[in-house]
Amino acid sequence: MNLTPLAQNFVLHFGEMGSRWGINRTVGQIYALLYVSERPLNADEIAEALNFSRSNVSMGLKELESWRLTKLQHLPNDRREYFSAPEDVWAIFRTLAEERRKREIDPTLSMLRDALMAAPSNAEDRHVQQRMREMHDLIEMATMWFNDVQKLEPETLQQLMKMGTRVTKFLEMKDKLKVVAGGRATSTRAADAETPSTQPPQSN
Amino acid sequence: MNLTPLAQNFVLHFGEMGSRWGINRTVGQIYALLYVSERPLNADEIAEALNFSRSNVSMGLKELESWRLTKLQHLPNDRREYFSAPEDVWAIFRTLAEERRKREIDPTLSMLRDALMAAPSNAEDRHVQQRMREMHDLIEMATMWFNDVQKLEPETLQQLMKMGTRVTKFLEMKDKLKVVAGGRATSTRAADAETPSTQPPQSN
DNA sequence: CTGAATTTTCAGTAATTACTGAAATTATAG
DNA sequence: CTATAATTTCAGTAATTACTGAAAATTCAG
Repeated sequence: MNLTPLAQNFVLHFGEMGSRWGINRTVGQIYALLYVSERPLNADEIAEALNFSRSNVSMGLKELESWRLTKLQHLPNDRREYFSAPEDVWAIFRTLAEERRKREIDPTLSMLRDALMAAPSNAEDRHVQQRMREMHDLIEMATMWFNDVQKLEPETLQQLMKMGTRVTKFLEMKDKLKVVAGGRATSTRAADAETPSTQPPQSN
Repeated sequence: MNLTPLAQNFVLHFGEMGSRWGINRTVGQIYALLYVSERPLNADEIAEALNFSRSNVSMGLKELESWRLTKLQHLPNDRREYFSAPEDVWAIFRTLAEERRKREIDPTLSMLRDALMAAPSNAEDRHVQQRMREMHDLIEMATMWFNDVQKLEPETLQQLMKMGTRVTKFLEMKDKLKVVAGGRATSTRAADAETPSTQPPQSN
């Protein structure tokens, strides 16, 4: 297992990039290797290709598994485990986003929600809560939107993205239709989103 | 400068979260403090509130500045510099996304582009390039979309997000209109996006 | 200019995170 | 079962990153 310069370069880049995220170099490189590999690889092959210790590879794979970014399979007449990356880049993208949301967004959202439940005991806290609420509402909206979008077929999503901001044209159109039709157009989700859940009792 | 438990909690949470990203604990806490603070703070106040050394605060502020997440101002009859976070959460969100794109996406995109320019020298590299191309195309599309969306007014964006996947209804509608109108509906950006720039000469 | 106030830099050190090799555990072929 | 192959764990160590205090540099009022 030695990599071509092309693959080598890709793998090294991902290692560097990985460390800009929370992910460490090792994990980034392992993932990149699996991603470009034509066939599933076993841990020893990975260790050899990347010059890592066998145990390091084991840990890296475990980490990738926790991100749901690897597939595990067995080959006939071979006891070893073989790893590969999902082929569909859209699926990878989605998994990554989901997992990041779970780890980075959800805890923050729940912390904010909790903090907003309590009545502020003074003017200072009132302002702190105000700021927290602004952040909470934005994150919550983005999260809900993301949830929706996640359900779309990659093709639909792709189509939407390629349209770019042109969708706003349809928004305007919608508004006109609403007027014409006397407000009977399909309602947006705006109403649902405006729950008062983050509006605590004001203590003044 | 001592924080209320509410603010304290927020600041600590952000410190933890920061370290899940590339950002370190110190920087996360400083930002959180500025974010909830009612008034701009100088470096000494920050150092005292968070129990960091003055020099650590100086470095943290420099880091935040490089992310364009702080505003700097002066108070009358005071030589010290006062820092604050922008008030508009949408603007913050956008700046953050922009900056992350610049640091994490753009380098990857350009590495991929370069790698896809060269003619593959064998079957293995052909496959590697195929995978790289898939990744490149997805990232490029997402980036272009993001660029577009970034130009929208926060209100429009908010409206779009609240609609969630309902916009797809309009997509379908558009397709029908197209058929009815004999293909004279506004074109999407699909054509522009399908540049052959990442299709290198095949060497076989 | 001068000197005090303020900010930045940086070498040294502390703390954290990454990595290894050896040993323990688990899985499976015979 | 038993023996061996494969994987995981983990204590120790290496490497990296974060933080501090002291000194240098910068800013600015007088």
